[in-house]
Amino acid sequence: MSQWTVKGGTVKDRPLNATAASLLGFLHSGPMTGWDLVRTADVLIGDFWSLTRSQVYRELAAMERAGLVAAGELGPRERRPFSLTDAGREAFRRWLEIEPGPEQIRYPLLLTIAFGQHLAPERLAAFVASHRTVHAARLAEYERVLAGAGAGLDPHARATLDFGIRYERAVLEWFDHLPEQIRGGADDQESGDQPGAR
Amino acid sequence: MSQWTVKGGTVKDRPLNATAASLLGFLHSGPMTGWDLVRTADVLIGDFWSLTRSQVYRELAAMERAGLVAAGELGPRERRPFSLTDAGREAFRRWLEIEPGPEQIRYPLLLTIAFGQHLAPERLAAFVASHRTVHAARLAEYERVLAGAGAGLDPHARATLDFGIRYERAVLEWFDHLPEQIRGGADDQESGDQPGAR
DNA sequence: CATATCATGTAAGAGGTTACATGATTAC
DNA sequence: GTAATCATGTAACCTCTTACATGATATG
Repeated sequence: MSQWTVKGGTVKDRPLNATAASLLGFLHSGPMTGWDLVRTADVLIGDFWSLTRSQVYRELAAMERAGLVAAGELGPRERRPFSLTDAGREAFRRWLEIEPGPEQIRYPLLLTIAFGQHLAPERLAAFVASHRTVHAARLAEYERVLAGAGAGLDPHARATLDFGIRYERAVLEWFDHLPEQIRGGADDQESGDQPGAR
Repeated sequence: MSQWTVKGGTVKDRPLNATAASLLGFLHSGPMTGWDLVRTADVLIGDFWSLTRSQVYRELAAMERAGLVAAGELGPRERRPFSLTDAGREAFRRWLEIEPGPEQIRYPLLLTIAFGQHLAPERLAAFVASHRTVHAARLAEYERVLAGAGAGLDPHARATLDFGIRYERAVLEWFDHLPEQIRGGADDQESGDQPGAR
């Protein structure tokens, strides 16, 4: 038989999900523990593909059962490094070959705005202002990264960073063009640059 | 007791989720069937808050049990219209008062790009091109809507549409600034504006 | 009379979040 | 020694997707 029972089910050859595949991708640069993977993923893909600790340990366990990764020996602090197997490398490559699906955006603030007629304008404006702050901070951070490592980044990492920057800029411009009715009384016109210069 | 057993669980007063709340929001304009709600949601919030038929029927059933909506009489074709109850109206308002959470973006294409070093450049370029087409079409559609109903839209709907337009424009610009290494040989430079006439 | 669209729902499972539980090591 | 951080994992639950199943009505 080519199936074996495990945790009340069978190990199937179903295609990798993107989350698991990403872990395999990261393991190309050497063995890593679940903890390492969580941090790596957060830094490298966290802005457009979030994942949690829980998921990482679960996918790792499943992939170990499927033979895509292999656990090494326990190191200090119970560190359990996982490394790619040949099967894992191949599964990753197969995954990478399939056309990536459409992007999904879930933006609760837009929901609140869409139903804004039922909400006190000051309250809506407060939500808007608070979200704008978050986006401004994110843009600043991205630009800081670009200014720092920018030139040294490989083109792929650079491309994803560039996406983030363009996205955040677009969102900020959107905030700043919202009608007063939604933004509330014009308070912050400063987008992070001084009003006199630029 | 203020709890009653239902479908193997108890009806709790836990806060509404955004999907259920949206349905309540739509019901403010009169009774609707699950089918109606699916279509309404798809048109009005589908671009930043997608939901499926399955979810709608499930949330409707749960909200009926919780007394937030009430099923009316069956109409032709088994139409089962639901209407807002006072409790539902209040639950909606309470939901709308809470600060909307951060937006989530899940963009598989960015994952593929991030791991692009493991993929044949032509293949990556093909994925990129195919996604670009989708975004260009979406932008065109949004702009068509704006040109049509634009002036007549209420400011809230207008604001969400505007978000979509700015987002799609930013994404297209991002596509067009991707290095050749990722985009592949420059083929389509036309971004939607006419080079000669169109 | 056949096909498309309207209409409702269930079942199963995948994917994702949150809370809980535990303990080692490092830094102060 | 005490707090922060590193590190692993489980349990419960919620959310979302996909596939299945069924049937009525309108359109050509």
